Amino acid sequence: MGSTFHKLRDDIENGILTGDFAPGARLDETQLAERFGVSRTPIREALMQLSAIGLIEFRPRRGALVADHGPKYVFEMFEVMAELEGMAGASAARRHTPEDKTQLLNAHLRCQEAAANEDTDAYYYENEAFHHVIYAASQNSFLSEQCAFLHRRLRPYRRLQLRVHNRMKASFDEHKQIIEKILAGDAPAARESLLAHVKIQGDRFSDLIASLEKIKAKATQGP
Amino acid sequence: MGSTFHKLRDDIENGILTGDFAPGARLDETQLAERFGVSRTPIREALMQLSAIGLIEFRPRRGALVADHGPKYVFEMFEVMAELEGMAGASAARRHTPEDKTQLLNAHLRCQEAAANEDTDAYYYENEAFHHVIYAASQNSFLSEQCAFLHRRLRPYRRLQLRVHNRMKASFDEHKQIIEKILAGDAPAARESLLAHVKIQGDRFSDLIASLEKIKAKATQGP
DNA sequence: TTATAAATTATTGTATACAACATGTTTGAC
DNA sequence: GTCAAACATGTTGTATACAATAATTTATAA
Repeated sequence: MGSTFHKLRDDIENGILTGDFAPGARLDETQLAERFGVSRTPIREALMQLSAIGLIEFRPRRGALVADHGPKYVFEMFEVMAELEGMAGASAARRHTPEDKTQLLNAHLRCQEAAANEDTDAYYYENEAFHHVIYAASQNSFLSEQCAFLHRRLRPYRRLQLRVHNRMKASFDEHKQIIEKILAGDAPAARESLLAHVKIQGDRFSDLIASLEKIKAKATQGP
Repeated sequence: MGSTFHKLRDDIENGILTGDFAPGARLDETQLAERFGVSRTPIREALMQLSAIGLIEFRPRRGALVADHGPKYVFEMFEVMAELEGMAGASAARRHTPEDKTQLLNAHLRCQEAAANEDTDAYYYENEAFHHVIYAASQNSFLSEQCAFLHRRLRPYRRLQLRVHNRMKASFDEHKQIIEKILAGDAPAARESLLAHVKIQGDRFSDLIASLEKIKAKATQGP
């Protein structure tokens, strides 16, 4: 097999994204090397890549820490994500091909199935696929890459939300609006739909944090 | 001294951005190691970081190549940059602080001086500073980082353009509009001004490429 | 002379070695 | 008992060594 450092990078990245390596945690190179059965060299190269995309931070002579940008930063990421998704939606409305149309409809159908079965895990997966189809339909490969990257980066924060309330049904209804606007070629409407669709996740994340802070405050204040 | 790999990364990145390492060129690790007077290890770590942000690509067992995404990809990057700058402008219009205001006015003044002296190099530098002030005024640090990154990534393509026609004067006039909208708190207008300001650069880049292609076509066809 | 195959060279990818520095601990003085 | 200093330990950052594979050259045959 060819170079293994892609796999290593993805494994560590996945560990971070799934919370296996918590924000602020130190990433000991020797430990990682043992854990993955390789020497420190490829581990370091993987860590360097992760530091370049902001997932970890190198403190000089003190090793790598999992980036711990507080909730404000995460909310900012949602804001940017919303804007980029809106742009992708507008671009897709203007430039989608017939193949894109069938892809969109298929992805939407699979979301519908998952929603009907109330299978949040399946919906989670199909929702991701749905959004990726929109990215591709924008016909802007750089935008598509940026969206995919941010989408991935925000995955752990989105994951928290699908189960609460009945976000899944609401999400699906929003998808329906989005797909209509895109296929109708209504770029401004598609942009607004997607903007709102993503922004609501940032808002919910903020709400979640706010309530957690409140609980924490009570706990430290109380008996 | 602390870790040197930041400097190495920046040096190689700079070499790519300034065209010292041309798109498509192979980056020989041993040569780079000799050139910078270090071993291959830190060179590799620097290359890994650059590959993570898409500036170079690793071909398995064939080393690193400077990324060569044709002109379409560059144009797409300008499109995304325009959108993000528009967002930053809108956000700055809504949320800029009094300090941001003085920073903006100062940066604008320095641009004015450079433009008055017809010093394209100085204007080039001050223009960059001006845009960074806008990013900061958006009060969204993630957006600010993304904008700064893309701005840097597109630098070599922008550099080509300031000298032609009298883009410098036009650019300065646009800056004046932008700053007015931001300080007036008119977010939609600020967004549109910045969007157009950046988009025009992408358009000019496309024009440049188109004319180059035409010349090339004539050259291969002709005697 | 050209095309193909074998051998040689060169370069990547990984492991190991080692030096510089930070952290943690023990010892000693006040 | 507390604080400070010296020592011991551990970890990072860099260099070197080596094996695997791609590129190149040379040799051979048609």
